Amino acid sequence: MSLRMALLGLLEVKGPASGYDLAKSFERSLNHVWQAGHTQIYPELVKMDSDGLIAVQSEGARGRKIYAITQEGMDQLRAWLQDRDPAITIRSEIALQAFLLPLLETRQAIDVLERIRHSFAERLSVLECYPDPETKPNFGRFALKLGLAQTRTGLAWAEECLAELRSRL
Amino acid sequence: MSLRMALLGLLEVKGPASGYDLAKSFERSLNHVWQAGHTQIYPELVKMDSDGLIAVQSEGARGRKIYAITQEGMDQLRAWLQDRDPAITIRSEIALQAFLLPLLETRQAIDVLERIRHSFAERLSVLECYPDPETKPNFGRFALKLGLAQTRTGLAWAEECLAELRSRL
DNA sequence: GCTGCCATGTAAACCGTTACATGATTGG
DNA sequence: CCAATCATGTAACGGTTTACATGGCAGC
Repeated sequence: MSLRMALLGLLEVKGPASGYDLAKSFERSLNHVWQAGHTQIYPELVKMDSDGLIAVQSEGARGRKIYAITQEGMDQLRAWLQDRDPAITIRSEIALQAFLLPLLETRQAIDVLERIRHSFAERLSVLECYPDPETKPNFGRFALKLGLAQTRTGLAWAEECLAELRSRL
Repeated sequence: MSLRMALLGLLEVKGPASGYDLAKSFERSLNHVWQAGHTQIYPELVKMDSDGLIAVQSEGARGRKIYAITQEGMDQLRAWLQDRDPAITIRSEIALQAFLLPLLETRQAIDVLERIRHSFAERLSVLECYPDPETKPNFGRFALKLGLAQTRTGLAWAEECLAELRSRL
């Protein structure tokens, strides 16, 4: 359902697009929020079409189909946004490793945390390349602010834990 | 793989347990880090047994099998912790709704955010019932600190966004 | 003896990833 | 003409959820 809503959102905001366009768009703008590759997107578009949420607006060269959102699609998107109580299913490999950390010797635990710290830092630098939501208010800004805040929190947590572990040596 | 490692971790820390015990344990202690129900746990234990990571230590009433972690299991758990670069696959329904928020009228967006704020608040109150990792250092404390910090960040974010939206009315 | 919780499982459907396959177009 | 990238898809596999099914034990 979420993938479907994400695609409807992109089609509504950015206008008609092909599967390929949507896959690129997904990567660029939604990637810090939801992930999906083209192998998942193409079949989903076919289903959404047959469900009447989107329609083929035109067909270009080499079978390129341009989809547009329908009224039904817009309605369902809004209904989902308004009615759906968001699931908070957490499945974080980082948090799982953090949970299991006490099983290791301090030195090894430090190595693991160092890697975790690095992955937060890397992610943060990716998010910071997006236009700053404070200075450039644009579409995904609420989500981007959340992503930035959560990642900074994760980074600070890793540094704090590292400091504690190092003090034990 | 992660489910497997989570189960190995529980078996190592809490000692031998049945599938049912593990499911309960999962719910109580790992729930803010990784989720799994009994329908996923029972078949996984069978596979782990046949892979030699755990072994049936004893059998109790009504087919209750008590599993214990093997040396091989401990080795694989440590190897995973040390070698596995944690995947950061983000699939957050909350962040997706946040992303799509600008599609709604301000008033409706406020309602949605209010619900999101509530779900962060609820989650925070659950996490705060766990023993405080600062005062009671115990097993899952690193993960719990992360969970608390991330949830507080989410709550603050929701409140900030709400204030901004309300100022637009 | 009935109700509720303990305890274990299976099956189908759904979602997501990885690997494979193919051809068209563009730029050098 | 060759390589890179555009563009679209399928298939197999693995992980997750939901629904179904069953029986034991404890307390009222």
